[in-house]
Amino acid sequence: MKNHEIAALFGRIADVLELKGENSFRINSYRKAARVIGDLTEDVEELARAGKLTDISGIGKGTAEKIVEYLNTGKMSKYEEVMKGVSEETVSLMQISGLGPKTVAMLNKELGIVGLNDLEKAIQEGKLKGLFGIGDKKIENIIKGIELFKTSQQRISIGMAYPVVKRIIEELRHNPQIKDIQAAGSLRRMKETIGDIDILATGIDGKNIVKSFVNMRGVTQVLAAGDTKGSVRVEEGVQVDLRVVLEDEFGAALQYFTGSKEHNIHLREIAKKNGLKISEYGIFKGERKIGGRLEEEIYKALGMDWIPPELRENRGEIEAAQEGKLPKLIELSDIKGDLHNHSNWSDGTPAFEEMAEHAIKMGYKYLAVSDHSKSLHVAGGLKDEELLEEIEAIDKLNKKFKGFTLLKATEVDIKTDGSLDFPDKLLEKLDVVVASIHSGFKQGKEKITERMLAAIRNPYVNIIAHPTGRLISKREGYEVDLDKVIAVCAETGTALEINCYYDRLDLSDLYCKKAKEAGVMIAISTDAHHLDQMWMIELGVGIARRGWLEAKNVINTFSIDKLKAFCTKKETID
DNA sequence: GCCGTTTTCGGCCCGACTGTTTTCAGTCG
Repeated sequence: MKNHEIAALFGRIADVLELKGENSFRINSYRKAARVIGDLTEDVEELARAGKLTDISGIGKGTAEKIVEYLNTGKMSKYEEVMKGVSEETVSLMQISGLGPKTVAMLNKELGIVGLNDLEKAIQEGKLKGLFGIGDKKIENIIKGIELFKTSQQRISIGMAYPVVKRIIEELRHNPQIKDIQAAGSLRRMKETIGDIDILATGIDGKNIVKSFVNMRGVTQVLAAGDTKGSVRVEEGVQVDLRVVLEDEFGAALQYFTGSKEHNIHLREIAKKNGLKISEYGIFKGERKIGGRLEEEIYKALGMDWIPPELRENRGEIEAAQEGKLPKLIELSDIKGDLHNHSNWSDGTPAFEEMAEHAIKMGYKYLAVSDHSKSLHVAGGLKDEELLEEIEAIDKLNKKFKGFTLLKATEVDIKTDGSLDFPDKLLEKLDVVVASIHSGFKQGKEKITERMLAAIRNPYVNIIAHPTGRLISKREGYEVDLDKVIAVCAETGTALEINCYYDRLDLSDLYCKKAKEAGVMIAISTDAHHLDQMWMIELGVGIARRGWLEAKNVINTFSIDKLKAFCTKKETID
């Protein structure tokens, strides 16, 4: 798929046009085009072939033509045209905090500054001072910005940020001044990566609240501490901002700071059409405030249902809310068990008893023991006879439990030729069969897809684990045709996994939605190797919610009987 | 450059902060 290439080109065009001081609405059009193309799960090439590009909101005639040109020739003349006389390096200077398009363009024109080296040299030589609009403070800010730019970390995984927020909120709740406190931003939307953490609080004495925030444990650097806003860096390396707002404005502020930006812009457009105005202080009709204490008031005033944060990406949720057609999203409390876990029989650490104990504590009705299979030597994969022993041991242990079941399972390797690492006569003895790819990542897309489809067609395979094999910001997944995978899963009654491990979160939100629409069931599974990884089910539920999933789309919300029926049904199909 | 329950032109989200000004542009979220 060339979707991401094309999205990147449009983003780049937007950057350069900004530098050149083009009409800001045109720039926004390119940004929007970049976003919607990047978000597509359909192959842009297929849409182009079908002449359906302009059906996408935000893609008009001009953009469609540019896409077609790129697909046909490998080039986009608009991109080449705007890049004339501009260096990529100059464009990237705009990423430095405090430097916007106007300043970068001015520095380029006045001092011939092209890249970071030029900029640093010019600062050292004192050449910036005296330029229009630049004083000592501004230079100081640019220097700080450069420092930040050089050391700036990439976005961190939600799995890292989530416990940080829990800890902070837990600690601040002890401050009696605080009446309400909640995470906002991309973390509240459960995005898979987080830039910085936004927390919102309401209470009587803002200054005091900010003070307790900047003095809490784990803070390594205080970046700002005022009456209504505090900003710190914590030991995990992430920046955390706290804002204290009036109780009366908490809902409006929460709505505003939760975003996404695109969602908020769309809401404001609707507000404007209806003679209303939204800001972080409330929703207004003329001068009169008609809501703001609760988030619900904002959405209600706009004539729509309250939208769960995970859906707020401007991907159709606003229209659905207007029509009263939002899905009833799955909740953590719907989860009745976890279908992918490793014990100390392969590369996990816990014993069966410990796993069961922990699962019962979490309120689960069942837990699958799904150790690796023999080909995965590095993970201590089980040999055929060892799996038989494991089955026996679990059967024996299960007699002890009431209202809880350890499920006999495996995470069986899909080998490089597409065959499975255990024979069918063994798989047949299991309650749940999870299959996954751990080898031959470099095979081509066709080969990998065929391998996976072969596994999906096996009558005993119930779940395909981590379907793309990606590790967030570490490794691209193997290339696999997910559209075909989804289609064959739908045909055969095979589920796809949302792997909750924070590095994976695989399937991703957009493909969850696509799978749901195709009628494919999802399993939300932690792939836990230690007991203290089982909490990550919360991350998986977040991804599922972002993927518009309801409890009925997820097999581990089923009762044990229904789950077993789901797993055995496939064997009887063909 | 896109878009239309004011539809083929004329709009396109909102507010705060900062540093530089002498009434505001640039940047950010």
